[in-house]
Amino acid sequence: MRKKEKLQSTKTEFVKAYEAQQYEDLIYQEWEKSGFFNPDNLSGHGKNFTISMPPPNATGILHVGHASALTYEDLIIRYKRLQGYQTLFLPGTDHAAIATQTKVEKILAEEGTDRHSLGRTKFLARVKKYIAQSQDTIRQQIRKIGVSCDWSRERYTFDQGLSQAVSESFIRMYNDGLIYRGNRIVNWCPRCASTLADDEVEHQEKNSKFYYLKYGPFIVATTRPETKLADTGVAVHPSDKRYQKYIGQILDIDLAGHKITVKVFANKEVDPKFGSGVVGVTPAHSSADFDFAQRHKLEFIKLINEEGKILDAGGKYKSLTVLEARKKFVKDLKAAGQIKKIEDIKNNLSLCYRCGALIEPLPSEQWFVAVDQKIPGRQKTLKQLAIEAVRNKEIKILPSRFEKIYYHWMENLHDWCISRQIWWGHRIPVWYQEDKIYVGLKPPKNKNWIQDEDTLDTWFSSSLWTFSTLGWPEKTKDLKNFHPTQVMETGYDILFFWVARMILMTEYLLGQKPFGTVYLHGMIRDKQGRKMSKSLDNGIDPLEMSNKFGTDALRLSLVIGSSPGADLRIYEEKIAGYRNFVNKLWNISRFIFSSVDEIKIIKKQPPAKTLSDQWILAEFNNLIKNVTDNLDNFKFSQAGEELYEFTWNKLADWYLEIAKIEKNKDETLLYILERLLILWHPFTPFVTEVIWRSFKAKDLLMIQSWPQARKIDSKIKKDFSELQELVIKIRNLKAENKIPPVDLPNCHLKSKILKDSELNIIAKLARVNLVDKFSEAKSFSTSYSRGWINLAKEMSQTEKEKLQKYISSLENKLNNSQFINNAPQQIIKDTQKKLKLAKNKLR
RNA sequence: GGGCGCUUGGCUCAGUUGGUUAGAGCGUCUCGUUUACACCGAGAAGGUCGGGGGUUCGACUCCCUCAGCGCCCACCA
Repeated sequence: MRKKEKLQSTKTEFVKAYEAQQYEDLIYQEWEKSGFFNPDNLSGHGKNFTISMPPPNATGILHVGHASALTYEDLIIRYKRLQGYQTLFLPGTDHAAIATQTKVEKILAEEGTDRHSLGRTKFLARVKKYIAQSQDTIRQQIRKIGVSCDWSRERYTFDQGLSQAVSESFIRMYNDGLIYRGNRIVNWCPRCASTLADDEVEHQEKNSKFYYLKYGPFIVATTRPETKLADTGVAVHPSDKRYQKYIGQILDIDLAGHKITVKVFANKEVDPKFGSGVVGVTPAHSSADFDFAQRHKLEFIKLINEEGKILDAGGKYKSLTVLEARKKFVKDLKAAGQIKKIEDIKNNLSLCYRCGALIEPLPSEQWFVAVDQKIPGRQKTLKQLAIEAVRNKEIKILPSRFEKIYYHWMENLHDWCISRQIWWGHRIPVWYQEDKIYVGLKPPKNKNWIQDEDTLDTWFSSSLWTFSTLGWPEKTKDLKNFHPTQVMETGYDILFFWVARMILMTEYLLGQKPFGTVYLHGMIRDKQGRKMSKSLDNGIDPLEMSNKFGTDALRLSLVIGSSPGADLRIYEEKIAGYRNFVNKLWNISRFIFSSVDEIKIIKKQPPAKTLSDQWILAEFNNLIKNVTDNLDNFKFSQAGEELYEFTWNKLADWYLEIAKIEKNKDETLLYILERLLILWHPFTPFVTEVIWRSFKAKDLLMIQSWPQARKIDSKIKKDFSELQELVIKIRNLKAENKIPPVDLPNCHLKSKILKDSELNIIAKLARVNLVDKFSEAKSFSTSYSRGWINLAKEMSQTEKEKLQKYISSLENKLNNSQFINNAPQQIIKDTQKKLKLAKNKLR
């Protein structure tokens, strides 16, 4: 608690450069202590706004991808909080079944043991212990990013309440006939020793061998010769003349001494032109063949076991691994003269998305979610509900092209295999007693019921995340207040794994959409556009960057330049650039605070005394409007760019410089700074909160009110840009003529629209000596003004040429009768006006 | 095999429903210490907007086509 005392007693010291490390942890503590991360402590207009944090893996460490997601999420939340919403940002972690189990198994292996020798109970205890410490690391890392989430509501997918929600969902779905147990070909990862869902299998194109085998009267081409040991069928195209006579026959085939019996059948899906035009069918080890086998009533022979080894059916190849068996079988076939040829072919390998091991399709009895089954009482399937939610626009996906991808995926979704053979996960709430099955939270009291050994797919529990975290299935106040949530912010890479399944499950269980808008961010890449990976060692550690450049700079580098669905490159120079900006904001504040008589809150917009006041207030109101519009439309980058442009190029470069000359701008400066800090706060929460402390306000910046834009006079902009144009013109002339900045050449200025006081400002900014009379006729002009200056030459040659080119392009346009006849009147008028102004300039 | 995205100065990117002389940051070059900031200021150079064709009075923006890069989906053995 010493740190807090230190915070309260330390005033913000305005040293020359902002040092983020000095403030960030203390500011975060102050926010947390305030209780305003919890919506119950916020007083606003009473409307709620919720984001569920996509839960990071409980054993993970935060990488820059997390940092980017958390930044967008926190940005939205802080914006909404400033707008007066009761905002809930609910944090948590995921037990990440396979990923976690794999990690702990690795540790065990290093210790020279494994989960089987430990036993289920001890193993699970070990996993829990490991997770507890890891979760704590993540919590601290999330804080480091400045995330304003409600820690009092933190959840974990393995919490008791959430586990209850998982069982409850399973039971309801089972009772509605939406979960069933079936014997089917599943994706089996021999390394993880578990099934995987279809979308957990990754495909990778690889160069493979395509073996043409002499196979009875046929030639059969295959990339996996060893599976032919368990063929029970042969498929040909119905109209393929070569093989008509065999259709319907049952043939005994000898493959290098291994005997198989196959039934020949015709199927339209066989392409007579591919390979040999004959397909050997292995019902037990290919899902396509499995379908054939069911339709044509073929026998199933299980050849490969769960460890990827050959079973008894493989005869002399028994106990070999798949690859060993292939090698030996091919050798035997060669010796028997049964290999006609071997081609090189590009082939898709199926790999486990977690560990990269080769997937074996195996027949197995597993639990499935039936996506095409009508839901009792609703006349619709899960798939239909999930498609309609997006089609009806009740859920909007950004960027919208992902809606099409979503439909395509949903429409082609097969039943979802949800049982896993790993230990770490939610145990399936099913009990067996001899041939009976009981589905429920607890087994019946009588006799010995034994629970299903398997656990549930980790995505099953995460699909309930938006509401299981709020207390469902209990009818809690939180569930009523904060569900459905408003925004789901996550990466496009888990659109199917997670987003789609949340929609599907929430529609079924609650009859609600889990969220209104899905904002999908892109992947983070290095400067060359490569994925960050351990092997390339090109990863950017967000915490290291935060320590080096400050969290605010890191956040800016992740937001500005990003657009939804597009990958984002990140590298140190970029972050350093935003560190410079944060320092600029700091110094702007430093200047304002040191130049005003008293630092105070200005409630009403101060009256503008000069053109520059009018201009900066107009620009500022314009900024408020644009930032608000952009944030409302999820255009975070655009909002940030406009803030950046205003702060640096308008406020600092022009208005502050003029303030040094015109004086008496305390109120305007303070009025703008105060509100500018609020606008920046969602992007750069730390530095803005630090600066804010100098206002000595009662409350933290994070709960101030988002400013409202006032009406602006568009004429002001024109007058002020005339002033800017003259300053720039004179500076150019001085630079081109090698007049040192400190020299003040005589200059005479005349303007149709600028007052003498304004011309004086110009003289100071451009560093010339203003005189009334001027003999030497070295002149220059802008659209509305004229000047004479004591320089070697006037308008530079390049500038003249540029202008001449511009003038002739405008003249050509206006002389073109097609243009005069077809273009809208306004465009023609504008063009004429531009020509007149350009000619004035040249004069 | 389908589908999608990207290609704008040396680098990283903006460019809203077609209508200023195509912008920014970084980098480069020149100059510079003026009551915040050298993590700074002033100025400059640098682009036929991937190639070709079309629609239009007018195309970075719309259409077609080609090329390169990338991603997703798919049971072609």
